[in-house]
Amino acid sequence: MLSVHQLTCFLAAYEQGSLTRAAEELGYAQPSVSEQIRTLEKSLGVQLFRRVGRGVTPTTVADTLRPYAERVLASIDEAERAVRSVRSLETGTIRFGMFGTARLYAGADLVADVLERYPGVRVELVGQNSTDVQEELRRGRLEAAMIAVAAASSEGMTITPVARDELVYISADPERVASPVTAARLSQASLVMPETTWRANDSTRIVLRQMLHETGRNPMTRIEVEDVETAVELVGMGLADSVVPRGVVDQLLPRLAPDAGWVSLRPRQHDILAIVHRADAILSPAAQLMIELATHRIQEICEPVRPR
Amino acid sequence: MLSVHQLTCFLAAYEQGSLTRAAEELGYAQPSVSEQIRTLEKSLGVQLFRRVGRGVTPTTVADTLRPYAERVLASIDEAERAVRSVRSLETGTIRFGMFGTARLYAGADLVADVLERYPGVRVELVGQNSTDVQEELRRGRLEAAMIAVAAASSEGMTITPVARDELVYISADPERVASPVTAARLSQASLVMPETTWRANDSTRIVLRQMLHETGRNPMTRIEVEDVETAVELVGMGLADSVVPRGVVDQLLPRLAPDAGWVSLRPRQHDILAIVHRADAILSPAAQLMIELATHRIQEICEPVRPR
DNA sequence: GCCTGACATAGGATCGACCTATGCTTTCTG
DNA sequence: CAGAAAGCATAGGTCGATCCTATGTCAGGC
Repeated sequence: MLSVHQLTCFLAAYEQGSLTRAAEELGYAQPSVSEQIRTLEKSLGVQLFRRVGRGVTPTTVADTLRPYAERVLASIDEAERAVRSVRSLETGTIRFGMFGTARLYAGADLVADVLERYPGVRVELVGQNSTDVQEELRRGRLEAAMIAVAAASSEGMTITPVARDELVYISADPERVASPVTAARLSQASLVMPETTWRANDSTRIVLRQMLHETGRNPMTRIEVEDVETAVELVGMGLADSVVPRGVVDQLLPRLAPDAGWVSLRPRQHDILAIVHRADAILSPAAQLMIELATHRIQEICEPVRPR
Repeated sequence: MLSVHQLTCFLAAYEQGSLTRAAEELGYAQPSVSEQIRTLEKSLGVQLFRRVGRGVTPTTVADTLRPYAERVLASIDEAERAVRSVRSLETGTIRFGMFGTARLYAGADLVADVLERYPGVRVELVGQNSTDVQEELRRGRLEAAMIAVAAASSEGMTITPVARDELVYISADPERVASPVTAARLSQASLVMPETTWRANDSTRIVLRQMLHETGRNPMTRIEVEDVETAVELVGMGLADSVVPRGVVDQLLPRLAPDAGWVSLRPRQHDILAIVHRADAILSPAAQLMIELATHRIQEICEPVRPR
């Protein structure tokens, strides 16, 4: 019989490509992990890793097993969370992923909403970068999240669009925001982009790359900074221009770059804000609450999107 | 940590409404099930059953847990089934290395052969260049491959020759293919060689270098192109001559260089096509299948070599 | 009040998980 | 090319979890 333990060790070994590192990650000695993998292989009757000098390499069977193993662990995790959250809306912790612009202008209000209804709970908004959030979702450590996503859906995830947010060009130079910005003009601009936006697999990045690609040019020289706030400040100082969601403009421009203006791109482009969770997940009451509240908040600020 | 075992016992008890009957169903003694439930309750910190005289009755928490527990067991089951179906080649991915001329004239047919017998599988032919293939073999990321090899065997690899393919001289100039080409004539020729052939550690390269060496000259000026197809086309345009395996001639010459002719070298030289795998490897059914099919295909096209 | 069905507890046997120590092979390095 | 380093396998021992049988306890039925 497969055990959770074996699958945990298997996944760690798969991801680390090494039994030793897997053991470190799990806090065990190396032979223990080795033994778990061996019994797992034996009980399945297949070889999962090839031992070859440095480290281990997964076989194709291991590739096949991996998503199933992840799913088992995720469902175990869901089970635990479900039980805890039965009384947990009184006392537990609610975790919710929220990355990108969504976090920026709905985070605080969302926490307030939850606390108003359930004064006893602890709220945790996870979301330094979207790779983390997606990884936590995939691993089942996070039930659901609201993130800005590209149109394409990730494997095994259910993506429910709730709102869209226009991407606009901001600049301290009035001339450059006098008329909609085309791809050609964009390719010549000197932009500052928050690193999170560039690295993230979200609409902003994809849209901009596509626009640049159409001009037949390489990506322009650009400044990368850590967060949107800094980017907006730099724009306010006239050091560069940027492309940000409309919500950010309303939220930050008056405060951080009062002299800057904004204008649409041509054609208009949008970030899609969506709720994302594992396709096979049963959502806990807490997660459903967060989704409901977050959707409500976002749709107050951005243009709602009705799912088909 | 939740264990599968605990959940199994929980579900049996939930459905039977009795620990004794649950134990019977599972083939355990009653105290064993009792203990499992108790540890489960302890680790979750909640009461799952109320002990009321006759039998046990689930609490609301147990009602909540049940669908999650069922899901966990179902996903475990799916994981096992997935692996078993891979084992029987019903699904999963088969990876096989195939470099050089072998890939060129057996690749597509080989994939077709596999898919005909096992419609569910995904086939992956690895083989952009032979260095990659050998590296992947050595690292254990590939189980087996068919490549054109030099007579010398690589360390730690088992090499099983299956066919040989004559190396012939091709040219658009009828005079130059009127009689067998000797080393001396070869050294004066202006050749175009596909880069893959030159860089690979295969017979072609070794044979030609040896022939050139005998004339006491350095390698002749030559054109290097990316693939065999391009080389043959250049020959067809009369820009250079080349040395390619006989199989390539049959396959490509009529299509890409209809006016070119070919002639043997003197003495005749051959590429050896062989199955290569790690000497210590136990080959999976999938790999054995690929080897069998690939060998069959190749021997239809080239002259079979019987291993001693 | 006694019997019966059903869960809890106790104590011992067995199995599995984990550890440390060590050996072997591959890979890196001087 | 030899020695060091890294990484997996094996061996042997400890400990805890699991499972068993036997027995205790409690509620419901006659």
